[in-house]
Order: sequence, then C-alpha cells, then structure tokens
Amino acid sequence: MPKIKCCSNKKISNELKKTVDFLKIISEENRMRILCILKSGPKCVCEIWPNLDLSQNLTSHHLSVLKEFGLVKSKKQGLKVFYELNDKNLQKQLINLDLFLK
Amino acid sequence: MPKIKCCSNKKISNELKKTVDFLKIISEENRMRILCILKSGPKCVCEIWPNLDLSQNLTSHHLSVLKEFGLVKSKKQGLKVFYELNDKNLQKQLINLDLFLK
DNA sequence: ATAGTATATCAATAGACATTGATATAATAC
DNA sequence: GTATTATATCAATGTCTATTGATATACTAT
Repeated sequence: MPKIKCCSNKKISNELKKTVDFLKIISEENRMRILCILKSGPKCVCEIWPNLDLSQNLTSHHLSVLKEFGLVKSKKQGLKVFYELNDKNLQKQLINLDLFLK
Repeated sequence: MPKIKCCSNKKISNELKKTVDFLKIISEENRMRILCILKSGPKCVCEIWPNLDLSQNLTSHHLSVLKEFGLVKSKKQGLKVFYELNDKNLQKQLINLDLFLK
C-alpha cells in the first residue's frame, strides 16, 4: 500500500495545498513583476502601474490579490497608497516550497 | 524615469516569463503531488495515479505537461511507462525563482 | 462647494486550462 | 490470431480568473 506523505498525510497534504495557493498567486506575470518592483522598496500605485503594461484598475486588482494573501502590505498617505513587500511571509512561502521540491 | 530591471531589461524580463511558466506548471495541486511522489524514485503511471484522487487519463495528461516542460523524464519498459524527476532542471527552476524573489 | 488626482470596485466578457468520457495505441499473454 | 493490461489522445464541457470599461470613493487644493 502506498505511503506517500504529500498524499496520505493530512497535515502535509494541507501544507501542499497552501503552497499551491501561493504558487497560483505568483504564477501571474504581472503579479510577479509587482513583487520584483517592490523589492527596491515601498511604492505607490502610481509608481507601479506605469512600469507594467497594465491599466491602473487592473494593477490595483493584482495588488489586492497580493495583499489578501499577505505578500504585500499597504499604507495610505494622503491621496496615495503605498505598497511594500511583506518579505517575512514571502520568504516563508519560498521555504515551504523548497521543503516540497528540494 | 523608472529603471526596474524585471520590466525594462529584455533579457531579465524574458527570464521572468520563463519562471512564471514554470510556476504555472507547478501551481496545480495534482502536478505538485506528482513531483513529490517522484521524489522517492521512478514510478510507472499505474503506481502514481492511485495515490492521487485522479483518473488514469488525467494523470497521464498532467505527466505529459510536466514532461513537456522538462520537469520529468520517462522510459518505456514493456507495457509500463516509468516517470522520474528531471531533478537537475527542477532545481535550476527553483534557483531562478529565488533570484527574483530572494 | 467645485475640480482634479489617486485608488478601488463592479459587472460583463474573454481566455486559459482542468476535467470528463470515450476511444486509440501499444505491448504482452494465451 | 484474440484478449487483456497500461498508457495516451481527443473532443466537449465546465470552471476559474484575467481583463475591460465604467463608475465610485477618498483625499487635496482652490
């Protein structure tokens, strides 16, 4: 009988699902670019979307997806909203990924 | 004017696209499980698909997706087809991912 | 208050791709 | 040859989600 952890062990299987959720979020070109852009520090939306070949509203949408998963944080300053990496969580997700594939 | 490498530098931008292609492939729960299953060594399809909650033909399809991207290799032995990790390429892809996000 | 700017939300559409069921191919055994 | 097993392919469907255009909200300045 098969005893493959990522399939039979419920805890590990759930961790795999969470890792897949993370991957789904970063496996989108524009979101990946956003994360790269934010590596150089916090940026407001108006600094982000002209770098992408993307409309303002779609950029905002992708940012909200990233934020909902906890990969970025945001701060409002006057009219502008500054987004920055939640690097702690990002690195944690990458480590979890490595646990499955390395 | 913005000088963000992953957006403005063509070579880096293309590498990002390839990394995203890789992520799209592993951001599917069953494919991720297949990769994990194969970590313990080569397996024929008939050993793989009963571990997944998946039909034979769909498992075969996901394996072909993984193979097309070079994440697994296959060898035919009689009736059976044995799949194994192409670990060299898999680790390379993970390193490329780290270059963008670490 | 009005105007202008920055960001977010919403409804509708489109596109990508996982899934299904049926069937095909290929190898083995009889 | 026929039957059986293992795997792959194909067409059709469904599902998820990126994208679009329009509009709303929220803040600032005049």
